[in-house]
Amino acid sequence: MTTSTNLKPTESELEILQILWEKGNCTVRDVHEILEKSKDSGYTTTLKLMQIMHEKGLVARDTSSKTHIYTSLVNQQKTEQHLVNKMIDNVFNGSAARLVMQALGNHTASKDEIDSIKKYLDELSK
Amino acid sequence: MTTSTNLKPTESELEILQILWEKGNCTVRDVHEILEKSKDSGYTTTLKLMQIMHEKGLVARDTSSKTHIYTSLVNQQKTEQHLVNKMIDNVFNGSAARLVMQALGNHTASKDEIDSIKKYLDELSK
DNA sequence: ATTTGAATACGAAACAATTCGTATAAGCAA
DNA sequence: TTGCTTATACGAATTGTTTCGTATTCAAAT
Repeated sequence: MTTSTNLKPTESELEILQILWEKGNCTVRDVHEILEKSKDSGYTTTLKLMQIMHEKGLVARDTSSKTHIYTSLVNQQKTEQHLVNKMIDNVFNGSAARLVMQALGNHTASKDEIDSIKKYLDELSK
Repeated sequence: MTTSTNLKPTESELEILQILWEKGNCTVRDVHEILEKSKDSGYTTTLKLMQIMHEKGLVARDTSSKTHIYTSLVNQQKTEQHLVNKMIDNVFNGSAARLVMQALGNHTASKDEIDSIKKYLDELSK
């Protein structure tokens, strides 16, 4: 049996995880202030979401002082991997290559990005 | 104003679109028979979904005979593009390169796949 | 014509995700 | 200590998706 942390966060949960991954420790207010730049839901909504995430075991919280401190409990790399794999399967019929080309085709990576990908590929194919 | 066909199909809708994209014209039964290989919902569920998709303008249907014929109205390429872009933004902070590496890192593309990606990159960086 | 099998129509239940209002508690400052 | 500000708790409304039951219609075979 694996301890199977939840790998399928909802969209809102993912937004919050992003912030926690980047910032590390956050209060609800910290998270909400970042969130409200891009969406307009209220403070208690963010609070509720983070409480639910705590129930689900997605985040840890330190309740030793009045203002709780949250941290992510799920691994960023693993979560990303899971989401990408799901997309490869669901949308690109299992072909990673098709996803890659789709990603590069239109989203126009910079020359630097393309170079670093090439380097990466050289490593891979050794 | 763009005619903006819905680019954010739900998960179930996407499953159905996949089938329509591959097969072209399908009856509800055609779709359902494929669907039930991988999930176990009933016929009327598939029917209802396709009716809703029709309401939303995701699919066209020919009702000239008793058994209706459905076809996709949304562009496969565009839908894929949209989903990939969303993932790049939501999950990889706008870096297509990070998505690509994540996709190739673990999903282990074959040597052939990697070669074809390289070729593609060479084209791109010209 | 009648029966029967396969199709659509449609309402509504079941579920899940998001949102917010309101109650309550804690700390701080006057 | 009283009141103000800022937290959390939590129920419940809202919205969206999926699911299915049941009614009805149609066509083909008997």
